[in-house]
Amino acid sequence: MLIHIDFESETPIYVQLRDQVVIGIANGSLDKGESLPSVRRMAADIGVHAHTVNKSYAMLRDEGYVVMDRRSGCHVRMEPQLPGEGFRTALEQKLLPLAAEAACHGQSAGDFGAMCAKILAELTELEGSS
Amino acid sequence: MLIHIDFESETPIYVQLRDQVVIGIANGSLDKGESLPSVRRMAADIGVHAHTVNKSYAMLRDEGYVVMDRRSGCHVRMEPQLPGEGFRTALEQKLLPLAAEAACHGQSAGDFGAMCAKILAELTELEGSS
Amino acid sequence: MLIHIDFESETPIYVQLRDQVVIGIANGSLDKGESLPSVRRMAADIGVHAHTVNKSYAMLRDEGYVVMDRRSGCHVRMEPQLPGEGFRTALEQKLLPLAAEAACHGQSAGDFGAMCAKILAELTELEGSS
Amino acid sequence: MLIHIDFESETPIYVQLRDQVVIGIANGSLDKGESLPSVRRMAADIGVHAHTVNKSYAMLRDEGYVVMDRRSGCHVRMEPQLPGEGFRTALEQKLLPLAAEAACHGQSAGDFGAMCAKILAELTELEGSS
DNA sequence: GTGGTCTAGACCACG
DNA sequence: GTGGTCTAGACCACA
Repeated sequence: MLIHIDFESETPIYVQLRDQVVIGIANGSLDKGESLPSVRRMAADIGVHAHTVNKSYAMLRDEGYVVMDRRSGCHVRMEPQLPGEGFRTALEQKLLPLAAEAACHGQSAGDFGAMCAKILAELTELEGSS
Repeated sequence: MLIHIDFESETPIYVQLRDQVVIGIANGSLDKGESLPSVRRMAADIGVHAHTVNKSYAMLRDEGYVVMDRRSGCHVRMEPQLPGEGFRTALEQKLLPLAAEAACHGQSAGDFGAMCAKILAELTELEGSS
Repeated sequence: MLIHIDFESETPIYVQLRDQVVIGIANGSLDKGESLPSVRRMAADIGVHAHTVNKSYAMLRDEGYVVMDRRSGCHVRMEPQLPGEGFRTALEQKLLPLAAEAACHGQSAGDFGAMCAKILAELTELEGSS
Repeated sequence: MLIHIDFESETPIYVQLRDQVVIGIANGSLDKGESLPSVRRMAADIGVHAHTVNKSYAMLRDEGYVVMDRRSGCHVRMEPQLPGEGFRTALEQKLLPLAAEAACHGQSAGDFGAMCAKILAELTELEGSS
């Protein structure tokens, strides 16, 4: 699991880290139950402060992607995430402006759907690679 | 064109406003060439600082959705936006973490593509309303 | 609204602050819609770091006691909190060990119920003070 | 006496263990004078460090729930715990924020008292089980 | 002015 | 060793 942070980006570091972990879980480079590096270790690895990593881990925990065991740190949750009504509407909410952007750039519903499906497919098909 | 701002949202107001204008253009409630309310008017309508509206309009201009003219104000661009390589990769970049979230919640590429297509379809089918 | 922090206590400062705000809302010394001091102001008032206050406010927001408006800071929520199944079971969970302690010290269910009712009654009856 | 520890909980393990012993004493699943498993045995049973169990036992001893003896190990006190002024105020102190939460969620003093009484009643009525 | 992000580093509770 | 708390202070985005 390689993490790359863009320090120039305007997206906060802790969000970038959170996103990459979610992507890692999605594409299988982080197995269920696998443990993430400790806060300090991750902080040292990617060159940020432990506080920042802590915030990412807390966010991932609150969203249900990982569990933090008192004994052994942070692990990817074993049970697959269930859709859940709240999650779906939240996702739709985030998708809406992107769909609008696509529409304004001439994409049809089919184009956009195909594009989105392709992104997810490419994400999951290279299971096992770093 | 009704604008609704959620002042409790963590999304900045100027982004919310920008998003709603883009959505308005996508679903046809803002016609090509139609002029947007003046900065001051819009600010008064939705109850925010003129400065904030200004930022949204500038963002929309920079992204090519509107043109601003000192005399005639701000109006929606006549020419349809072309896909453009940069735009497409930028969109993919924004879609990637959302696709990963969907995958973690058990959606297949097909599910996700269908969901995205549906969002865009619903967006454009109610052309002219609101 | 006077806040007093016990720096010797083993309960974290941010929890103490959160508790006192909840108590303030309960007994009416914080009205619905009333605004809390800004993070920096509160931090200066009680002599802690802004980060600590920030954490309390975020916690209160996540629990639904206050809303944080992008424009004007932190306000007590207008709508009264609804019971909600999750809240009730969480409260019962926290009450259980305390009930057990009471039982071990010879209190009957009636004693304990009366004691709890009295605590809440005293809390709300002095509406408006301090 | 079955002990169940939630390793993902934010409550420290030694507190969870202490709480469950107190609950056990309250509901009669631990009789007066009954001896608790040895530190090592308990640690092995619930899968935690002996150090952690030791801390729980010491806490229970300090609070007067059990007595510890180098030869015969740890057993539940024979004499019932008397209310004691200090205990009562400590309990009220712990109850106060919970009462405030209840009040914020619309519970009256009567509601809260009834809820608390019910919790204690259910705790003690199933004497002997588990 | 506000809250939010990040760094640097100390200290502590937990296991 | 772990994560969590707290301080001190800088910087930025937002309104």
